[in-house]
Amino acid sequence: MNNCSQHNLTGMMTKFTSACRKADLKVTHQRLEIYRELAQAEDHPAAEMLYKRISKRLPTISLDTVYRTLATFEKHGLISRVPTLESQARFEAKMARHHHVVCSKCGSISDFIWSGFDETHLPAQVADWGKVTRKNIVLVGICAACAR
Amino acid sequence: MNNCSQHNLTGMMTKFTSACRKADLKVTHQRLEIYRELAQAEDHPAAEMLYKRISKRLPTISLDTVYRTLATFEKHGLISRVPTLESQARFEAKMARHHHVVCSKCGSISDFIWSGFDETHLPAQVADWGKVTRKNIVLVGICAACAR
DNA sequence: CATGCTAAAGATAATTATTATCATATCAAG
DNA sequence: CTTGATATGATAATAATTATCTTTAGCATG
Repeated sequence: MNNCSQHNLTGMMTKFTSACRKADLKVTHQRLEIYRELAQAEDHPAAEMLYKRISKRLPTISLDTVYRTLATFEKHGLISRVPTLESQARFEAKMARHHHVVCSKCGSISDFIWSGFDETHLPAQVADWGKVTRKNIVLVGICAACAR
Repeated sequence: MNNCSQHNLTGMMTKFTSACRKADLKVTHQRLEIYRELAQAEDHPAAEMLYKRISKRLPTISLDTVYRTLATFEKHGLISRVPTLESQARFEAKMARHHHVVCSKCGSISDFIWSGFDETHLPAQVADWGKVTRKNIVLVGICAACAR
C-alpha cells in the first residue's frame, strides 16, 4: 500500500500550470516549487515540513508563503487537506479518490483505496443534513513498524 | 440526525466516576464539570469553547486545566477527539460507534450512524499496514442551513 | 522587448492553539 | 484528621497559523 508512486511528476506539473492559468493564479517560481515538493511527497507533509524541504533549494522562501500558497491551492481544489487528529494541518497533492490510515504512535499517514466504499451510497439520514462533497475514511491504528 | 440526545446524563456521570476510579484518576470537581459539560454538548466543542461554558459555573477554572483534563480523558479512553480539517481540536464524550459530517462553511459537526459500514471488513491491503483500532468516516459538505 | 497593472512574496509581527513549570491546594487512603 | 500523591491555577513558553504592509515579479499589452 503506502502511497503508490504518483503518476508522473512532469505530467502533474503541466496540469498544475494550466489549472493555475484557468483559475487566474500567477504561476510563480515559489508556487511551482511548493506544488512540486508536495506532489513528490508521499508523507502528507505539514506546512512547516514542506517549508524545510523547499528551503534547501530556494533558501529565500518564507514560511508564510508556504502557508498562504497551500491555502490558495486548497481553495482552488488543486490540493487537499488531510483530516487528522493532530492540530497540525497536513496536505497532499494527490486528488484521486483514496483514504487514509494514521498511526497513532508515530503519526505517519498512509493512503489506501477502497472503491467498494466509494461506490456505496450513504445512509438516508445524511441526505437531510445537506450536500456531501467529500467522503473520507480515516482509520487509526498502529503501523507495522511501530508494532515491534 | 444531528446528535441524538445522549442517553441519560446521570447515568453517564456515574459511569464516568467509576471509570476514573478504575483508572486511578482522582474524581475532582473540575473533572466532573468538564466531563459533564462535554457529555451534554452536542456540538463537539473545542477546548476553548468548553472552557468558556464551564467558566460560567466555575469561574476559577483555568483553560490549562481544560486542556490537560481533556488529554487525560482521551488517554484513558473516556472521551475522543474528532478528526477534522481545522487546526483546532474538537472533542466528544459519546463513545458509541458513529461517524461525522462536517460543514465546510460553518464548521459545524454532526453525527450519523452507519452500522452497515461498521460491519464491513476493510480491504485486504490495510492488514499489511498494521493493526487498525478505529474506523472513522468524515464526510465534508454544506449543511442545509448554510445552503440557503 | 519595454511598461504598467495587479497579484504574490518577504519581512515583521500579531494571534491563536497548545503545552510546560512550579508552587499551592485537594482528593482519598490510612 | 493527617499525610502523601496528584491535580489545579498562575504564569509563561512554545507551536501553529494568520495579518499587515512594503517590495517584487508575473504577464498582458503596446
